[in-house]
Amino acid sequence: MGRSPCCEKEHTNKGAWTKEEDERLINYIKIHGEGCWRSLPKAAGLLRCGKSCRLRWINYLRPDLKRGNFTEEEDELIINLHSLLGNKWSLIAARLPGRTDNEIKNYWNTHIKRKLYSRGIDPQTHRPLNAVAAVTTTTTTPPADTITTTTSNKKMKNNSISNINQDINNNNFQLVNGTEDSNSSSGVTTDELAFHPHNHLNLDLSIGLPSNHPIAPSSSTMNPENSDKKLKQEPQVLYQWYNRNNNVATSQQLQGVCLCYGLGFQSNNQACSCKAMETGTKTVTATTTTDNHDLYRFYRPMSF
DNA sequence: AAATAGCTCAACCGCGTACAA
DNA sequence: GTTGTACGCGGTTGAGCTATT
Repeated sequence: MGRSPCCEKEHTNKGAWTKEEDERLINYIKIHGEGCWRSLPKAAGLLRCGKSCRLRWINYLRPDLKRGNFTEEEDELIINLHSLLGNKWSLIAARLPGRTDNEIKNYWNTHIKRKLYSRGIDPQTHRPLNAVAAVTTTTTTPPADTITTTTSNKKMKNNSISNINQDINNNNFQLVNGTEDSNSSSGVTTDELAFHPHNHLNLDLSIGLPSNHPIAPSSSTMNPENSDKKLKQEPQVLYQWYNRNNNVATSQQLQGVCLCYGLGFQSNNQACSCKAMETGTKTVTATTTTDNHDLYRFYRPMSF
């Protein structure tokens, strides 16, 4: 299917934005808010493509942008998130307040890649450079019906719900706030963290369900690229699976599992609007309709 | 001082997806 | 089910800046 151009190219400016264009865009969005980028340029009196306006606003003009150099904490968080998410810059950016996907992408390509190489780590695989070749020739794909788990997931499997809550209460996920993680004083070196990023960030992201498990989501819903909607439609499936596989007593069964904590968020408003942050109860609840609910977004088998 | 190389990052391009008609 | 439209994303480009020769 062919696509029509998003704008009339012959009547649009290209290249760097002028101060006047910036002001027009800012003023327009201040009054009317974001949205309907296609009609915005005309309405705002800009000879720009809507796409271009959106990009300019998101990457440069938005008032909540942090700007300035990345901190060490941000560096490490980006590395850890990239090891889990790959080049999903928008997902990574969503976890760094005030940073844009474009900014992080550029920063990755110009700084972090080099940093990882200097550590002897392959930036794509996050494995030691000298091990990458061997891994690529020896790695075998796990059977589809095998539950793939990270170290932390194995731990999670053996955890009772109270242990999960204990993790939450212990504030083990503070990287995003720029404060030191409780593991940082454990003598773990930066290189070790890079090799085993999940040890540092408690990234309980990969509850990989067997594709043919009777109560697991269908394989089509395992792909976060096109399955957000479907996953939202069957949110209880994961909880059922978790409860069943952990022999959770009925009185303690999970109603939801928020993985936002695994990414370093401490409060609801940092990443998602789920209610899983509530502590002191054995039942972890989650809303099932929020767009940002990472449980569904990251719900896929990982292969680390 | 001039030329060149390397680097950074804002902006562009094309594609995939969601959604409405 | 098909088509058209809008949006968002990731990859790429290139202008401008800085460092080096």
